[in-house]
Amino acid sequence: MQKQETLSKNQKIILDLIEKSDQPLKAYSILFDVKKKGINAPLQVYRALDKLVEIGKIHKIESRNAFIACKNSKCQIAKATVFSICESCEDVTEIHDHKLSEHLRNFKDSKGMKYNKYNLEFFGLCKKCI
Amino acid sequence: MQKQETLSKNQKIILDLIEKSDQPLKAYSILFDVKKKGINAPLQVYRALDKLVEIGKIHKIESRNAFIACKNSKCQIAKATVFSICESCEDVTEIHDHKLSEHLRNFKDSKGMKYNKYNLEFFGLCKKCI
DNA sequence: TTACATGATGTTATATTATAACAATTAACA
DNA sequence: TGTTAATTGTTATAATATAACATCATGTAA
Repeated sequence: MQKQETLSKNQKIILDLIEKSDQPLKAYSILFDVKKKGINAPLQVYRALDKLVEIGKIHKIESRNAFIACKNSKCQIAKATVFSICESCEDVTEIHDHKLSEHLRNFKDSKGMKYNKYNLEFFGLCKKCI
Repeated sequence: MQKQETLSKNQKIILDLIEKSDQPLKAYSILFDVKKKGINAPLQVYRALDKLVEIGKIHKIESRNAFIACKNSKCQIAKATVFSICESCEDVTEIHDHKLSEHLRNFKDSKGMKYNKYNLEFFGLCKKCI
C-alpha cells in the first residue's frame, strides 16, 4: 500500500470542520459536531486528529488541548509551529515570521541534540483586550 | 495578608519531590508519592502545582502534561521557558540560551500583541538516542 | 484471483488529566 | 478581635485521551 494521498472519510469530515473555524476546536466539541455525520466515538475523532496532525493539516495547541487548521498551504513547516494566544479572549493566531523561523530552525543547543520540530506558544493580550 | 514569601506545607512537600527529580513528574505520580505525607486528593496536588508554576518554581511541560523544577535560581524567566524533549527516551532539559531568549523576548508580531510569556518546546533525538 | 499486508473503521470500556463545589482552618494585619 | 485572603481537606465529577478487539477496504504480489 502506498503512502496515502487522499484523506479518508472521517479525516475529511473532521478536517472540513476544523478548517471552517478560525479558532482552535477541542476534540469533544468536534465529536459533538460530527455526530450528525455518523462519527460517534471519541476514538474516531482522536484517530483522525492524530493523522491530520501527522500530515501537517492541523496543529495542536498544546497549552489548550485544541486543534487548529494550518493556514500555510505549503505546509512545509508542519512540525515547526508558532502561535500567539490571547489570555483574555483566547484568540489564537498562527505566526509566520521568517526571521524567527530561521532562528528556531537553526538553533543548536549545547548538548548536540538533533531537533526535527518545535512548538512555540506566545501568551499575552491581543489588541482588543489590552 | 502580604504576598506570600514562604511556601505552605503542601507546596513544600510537592516542590521538594519535584526538585529531587531531574525529569518532569506527572500530577498523579506526584499524588501517589505524597500520599504517605498525607496528601490524598488530586486537587491538593493541582493546587500546589498551580501555585508553584505561578511563582516560577516549576514549569509545566505542556506537551507532556508534566511538571519540572526550574533550575534557574534567579527565576526571572519563570514565564519564558525553553525545553528540549527527546522523543525516544523522553528526556527533558531546560535550555538557557541568552541569544535565543533575547530574540524571543523582543519578538513583535505584526498584530501588535503584547506578550508577557512564552513556552517553547523543541523535539528531537538526544545524543544517546540518535 | 487469491492471499497478504496495511490502514481505516466501529464499538465498548477504561485510563488519564483536571476542576467544581463546599466546609473548615490558618495566617496576616487593621 | 474581627476581617480578609490563602490554604486545606473532601467528595464528586468533568474533560481529555487511549486500550483492546472485531471488521472492512484497498493496494501489492504470488
